[in-house]
Amino acid sequence: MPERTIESLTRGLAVVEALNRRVYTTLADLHEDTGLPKSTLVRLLDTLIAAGYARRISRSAGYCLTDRVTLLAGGFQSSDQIVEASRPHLRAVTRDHKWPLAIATLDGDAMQARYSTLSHSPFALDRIYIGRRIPLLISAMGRAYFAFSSEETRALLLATLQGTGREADRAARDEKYITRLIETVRKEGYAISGPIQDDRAFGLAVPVLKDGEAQAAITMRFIRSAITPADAAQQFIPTLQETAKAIAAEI
Amino acid sequence: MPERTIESLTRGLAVVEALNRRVYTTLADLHEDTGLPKSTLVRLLDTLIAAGYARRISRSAGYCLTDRVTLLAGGFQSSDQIVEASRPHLRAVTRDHKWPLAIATLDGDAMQARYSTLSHSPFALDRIYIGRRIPLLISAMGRAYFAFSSEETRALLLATLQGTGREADRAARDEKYITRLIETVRKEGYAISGPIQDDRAFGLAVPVLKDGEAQAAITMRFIRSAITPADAAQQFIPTLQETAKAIAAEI
DNA sequence: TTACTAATTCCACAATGCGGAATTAGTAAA
DNA sequence: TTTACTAATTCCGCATTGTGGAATTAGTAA
Repeated sequence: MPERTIESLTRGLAVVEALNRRVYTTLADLHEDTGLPKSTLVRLLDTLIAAGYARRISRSAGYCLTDRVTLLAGGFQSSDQIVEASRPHLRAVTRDHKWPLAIATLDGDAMQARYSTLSHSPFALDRIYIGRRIPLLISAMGRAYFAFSSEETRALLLATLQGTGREADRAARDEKYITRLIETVRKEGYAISGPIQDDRAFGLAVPVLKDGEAQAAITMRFIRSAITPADAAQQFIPTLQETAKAIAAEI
Repeated sequence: MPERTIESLTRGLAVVEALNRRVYTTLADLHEDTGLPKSTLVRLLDTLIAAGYARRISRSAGYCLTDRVTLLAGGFQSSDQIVEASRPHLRAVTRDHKWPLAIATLDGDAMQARYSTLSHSPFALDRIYIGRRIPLLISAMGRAYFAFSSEETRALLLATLQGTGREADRAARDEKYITRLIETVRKEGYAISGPIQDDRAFGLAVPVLKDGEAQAAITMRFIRSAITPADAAQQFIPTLQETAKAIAAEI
């Protein structure tokens, strides 16, 4: 057994999961659900109670969870769920077409890269490493997200970006630029990264929509010397859009 | 030692909680948060990964949770009717207006956050709010609750707060301040968080009333750099009050 | 390339968790 | 109320399992 894994933790988590399936759970229920010996279950339950995650109701009614358990999952956001769902889809596209994809979600006043298939692609120039922050108005993903956000979100984002003083956010003050950006992206249905960025590569991005609003954006990165933006768009935008739709369908 | 408690389970749960506080958590972050030796953390993390609750991103970005953690709290139901009833209402407001909401009830000498839509809003500064204790006299929710409590409750609370010695409760000794606080909040129908708190954000709160007495308070949190308190109040107080009324109607 | 820092693996030790057997506490029937 | 029964809980000796300091390795910045 090469598994260096802590059995009591795995078991304890299984018990928490089991407790989630009923409002009140008896020891017999837990024994049935987890297959663990009852004495072991009692020990695990005592631990959960001592740590504040569970409560003993009575000998016959058994145990139930406390609101402490919300700390075990409360930080998991709905955007995280989209990222989870996107993984297999992005990998499939990279497998079929070789170019690397990535997905990003909004984090405050910038996009944040959440997953990429860089390591699966032979054509990865730059590192869109996970956690990296990507400006909203000049990147492909940022533009796709921004243009397909609700009006309220866009207004809030612009107000915030106008205050950052960052070079990459300067366009937030240019009303005409913003209007045209939104118009173009919404009409075409995709965005392309700005002219200033890395000059060896460019990205094409589409939003992942839910109820007509962007929840995330996915991008495909190309090497300029290998393909023109126009060719790339013609070849891959339909695929990107289908992928975005497939991801959206899972949530 | 009368405690027959399983240490590795307690520790593992602490790690899960710590992972909830960040999108990506490094080993050093975990070491800082939990105080556990790094080798122990790695063992716990390996177990969480093997059980499907966490994922290793990279040596530098560290670890993050997977959607499996939703099984650890997804079935939890609060024993508190008002909290349960508020969930869909709060979510709907966040969906429409983007800003995060929260509901808190009185717990001894402070409010306690019971549910929040932080994880549904891109404009939230923190990842978790639930379980947090919120002072009565300087927070928006505390003030809204306090001002709309019965006279007896208020007297009792003041007496308690005068004894805590906490900086946040000092105003309890200032009779004039208290009188004016109650007057203002009752007249306006909402409360705003005090000037001392977090300076990046502020909250606006209204009470959830039953027979004219506060049972809970709901708040909407804003980022200062994006909106002023006056604008926020003008735009959202009616919505907040309708929401509070809708929640009250369900109990 | 080098130096540095932080992450990860190793390993010997004994504390910790294990689970079958014994006990106790509820519950239902007489 | 008593009795019988079932299910929950506690006990306890054993060895497995988890522990954490030290050594190693892998990224990162200079």
